[in-house]
Amino acid sequence: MDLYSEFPIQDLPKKTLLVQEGDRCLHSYFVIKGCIKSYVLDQTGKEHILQFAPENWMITDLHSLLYEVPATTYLETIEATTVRVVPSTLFSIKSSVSAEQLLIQNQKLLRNIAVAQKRLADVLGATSKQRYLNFLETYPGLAQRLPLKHIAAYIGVTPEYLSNIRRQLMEKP
Amino acid sequence: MDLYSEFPIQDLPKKTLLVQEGDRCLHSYFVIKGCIKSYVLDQTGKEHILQFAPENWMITDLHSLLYEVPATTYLETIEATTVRVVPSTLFSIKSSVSAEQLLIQNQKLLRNIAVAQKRLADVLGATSKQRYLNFLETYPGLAQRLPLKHIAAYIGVTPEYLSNIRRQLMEKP
DNA sequence: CGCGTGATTGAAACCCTTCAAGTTTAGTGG
DNA sequence: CCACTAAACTTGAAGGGTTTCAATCACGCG
Repeated sequence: MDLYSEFPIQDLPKKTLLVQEGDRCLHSYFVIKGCIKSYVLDQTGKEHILQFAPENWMITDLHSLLYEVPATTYLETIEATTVRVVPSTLFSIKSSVSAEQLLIQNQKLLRNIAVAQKRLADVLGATSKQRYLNFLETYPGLAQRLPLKHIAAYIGVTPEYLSNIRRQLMEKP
Repeated sequence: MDLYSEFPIQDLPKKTLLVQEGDRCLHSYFVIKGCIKSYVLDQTGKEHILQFAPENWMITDLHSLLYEVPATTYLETIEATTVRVVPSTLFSIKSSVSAEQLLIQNQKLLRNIAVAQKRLADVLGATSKQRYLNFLETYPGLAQRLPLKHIAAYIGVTPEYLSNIRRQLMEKP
């Protein structure tokens, strides 16, 4: 059975804020049904979405969870969502740690860096149109489900301009 | 002692290509002296710098190294550089590494993550002027050492426009 | 039905790039 | 140490991509 099957299932209404900036993030969330977003707010209050977590994705503020520091991101449901709530104790280091535990910890950190590098390359190197196409590829079916403004906040343009991009793709596929 | 001290030191001339797209990345490089950049090329052939590694920084293509897939980034010296060449096997060693060494390794990875997360938030949420100021903060002294075009490729503007930004900052600090 | 939220459209303004000089700086061989 | 050359930096004008603002349209839901 599932690695997480021992942990509790929870039903969350739309727009539930699971973690906000300054909170300690104590759980990671495995999405059974629905969708969660993680995002940051910039100095002008604008929202930038780092990741979506539809069915079978996992989401959390890993940095806050691992190092027991205040979160820098927000986690919020976009739809009514059913999750498994996995406690941070499954991940965290205790004060007395074995070399093996540290090695496992190192593996996790390395993977975290790898993911960040990949996303960074995408944001830096692709045009807004390409980033939209990458979004469609990364999250199949999500474009039909999500409000356009969320997708815009993910690829880094205004909703108005994403609307423009879509029209261009309709005319010239 | 340092976790890397057993690994060989190598002297590299300026503009040495350590890894290129399609290679398997089998090492990580700890910079003793000099500077290395990691970058990607977009579809128009333009260079986007993900990270600099001056003295005491470590650099590699983690995605390629960890998952044993072809690299998507390039690693290249900007100056004549002295490095320790750390084999990827280090990251799967089970024994003969002390907890203390692993803790030091953890610290380095933590800094790497912090930088990567900050950088992602930057690219998504900050203006080009702010990104330049963040570069100055992240890499003190590097602005005086590096050709401007590299800095421009890092913050994501043309060299001409970075020149413009600098002038604005001179006039209105 | 009517209302609020989200999507589209258009115009003006802004940020940034491109292109094309011109100027300065740095590297190299004599 | 100088002279020469290539590379790097600056500057300006024109143009494209993107945002902002404002108005309009479409639709799901009480």
